[in-house]
Amino acid sequence: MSVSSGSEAVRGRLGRQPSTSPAELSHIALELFVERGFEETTVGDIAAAAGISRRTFFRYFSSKNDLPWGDFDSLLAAMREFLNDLPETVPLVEALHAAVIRFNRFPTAEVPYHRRRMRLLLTVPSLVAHSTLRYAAWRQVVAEFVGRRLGVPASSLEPQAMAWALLGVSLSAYEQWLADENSDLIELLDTAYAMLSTSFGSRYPA
Amino acid sequence: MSVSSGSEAVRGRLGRQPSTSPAELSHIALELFVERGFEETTVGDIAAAAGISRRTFFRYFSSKNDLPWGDFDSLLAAMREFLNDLPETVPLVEALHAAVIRFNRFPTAEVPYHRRRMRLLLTVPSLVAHSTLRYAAWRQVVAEFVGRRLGVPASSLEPQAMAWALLGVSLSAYEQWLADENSDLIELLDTAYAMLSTSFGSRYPA
DNA sequence: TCCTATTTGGCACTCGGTGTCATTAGTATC
DNA sequence: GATACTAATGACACCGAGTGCCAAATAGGA
Repeated sequence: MSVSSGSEAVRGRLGRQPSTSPAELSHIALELFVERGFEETTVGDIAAAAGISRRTFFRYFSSKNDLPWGDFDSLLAAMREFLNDLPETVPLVEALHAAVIRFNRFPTAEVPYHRRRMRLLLTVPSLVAHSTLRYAAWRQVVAEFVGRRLGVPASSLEPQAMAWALLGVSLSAYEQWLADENSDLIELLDTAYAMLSTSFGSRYPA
Repeated sequence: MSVSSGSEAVRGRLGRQPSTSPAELSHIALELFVERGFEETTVGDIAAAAGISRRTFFRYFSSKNDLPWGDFDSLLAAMREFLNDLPETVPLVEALHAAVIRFNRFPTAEVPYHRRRMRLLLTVPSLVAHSTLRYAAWRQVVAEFVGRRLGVPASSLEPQAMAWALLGVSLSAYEQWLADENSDLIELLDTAYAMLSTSFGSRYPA
């Protein structure tokens, strides 16, 4: 195992050094999940594989369900910043589209890993359910941006509805991506977003 | 307590009579949830209040999270039928709109009850997460209808994306409804659905 | 009354998650 | 080098949700 996470005591820090890291735990756990299945892997198994106690595990992750998500909060922060820094001249829908594309582009080498991770998140019932709470945070970022642009509270109907619709469209693109091993996520996202403008518009005559 | 559920041994049936019913349990539990809170109410509390054992409770509901949902499957079946019976001349988006309105209209007397139920489902984290699984079944109904209308598989991108968007828009209408005690759910749903046609269309110039 | 079907209750067990506290492993100070 | 301080760990007991198993209770039918 060539893991360099918690080793080589970080100088200048007080107290005992952490014996692992969230990233390392997430990595170890994901391997086990893919091998044996999510429900079949207990927190005890993960802790043992990482060489820590069960109690310590819960100091790194407050829930077994959080493991596949890793550090989603940082990604959200980056996305919030990305949207904020966008010039006002970029139209609302285009800005959102750009943000989604930006934060779903991965180096080719990481794609297989990302696929396994997302397959878990979108198929294991327990994870599907839990992920809702993460999606809520994602929607909040979108709603705040939309609200600011439209000059209305983020909690009002239009920002909330747009955030929901955007999330749904993104997730259905992801589902398509998982279903076809040879598909390209970015293309699917583009297609899915284009649909928002057409499917609900004047395309179907009254 | 004027509960007539499991009483008066149903003639013509073999074996011991059930001592309660899903509906009665759901009702009892909801009262406790509103009183003490969801997390603060244990399954043991509910079982005790219903006069059954904890073990028996889990024969009526496979999960504590299912309690506020009651018999959602029947509602889904009715919605599926409603959509199927709609004439082909009704445009797709209008058909979906009509279905949502139809199955979210409640007698005035039941509105306060429905409000309490939905407030739980949309605010208690554990329920928010679990409800995702119910929403998935709802989306499936929508996606199948859209797929049939468009002549594509229900699992393909457009039906899935539309189902997601519709769900999101419905839920954001519900959130608005809960936030304002005097609002009308049907009106909010109408407004929210109209938004789908405008917000993502040509309204924002490139 | 005996037989059979169905529900119920009790019990033990697993697993996720938490509170508490002593212990360990580091750094800084004298 | 001994000491104090700090932060992470590990062990333990505990809680609640959910399940498997089996005996007991309650109903109708022969």
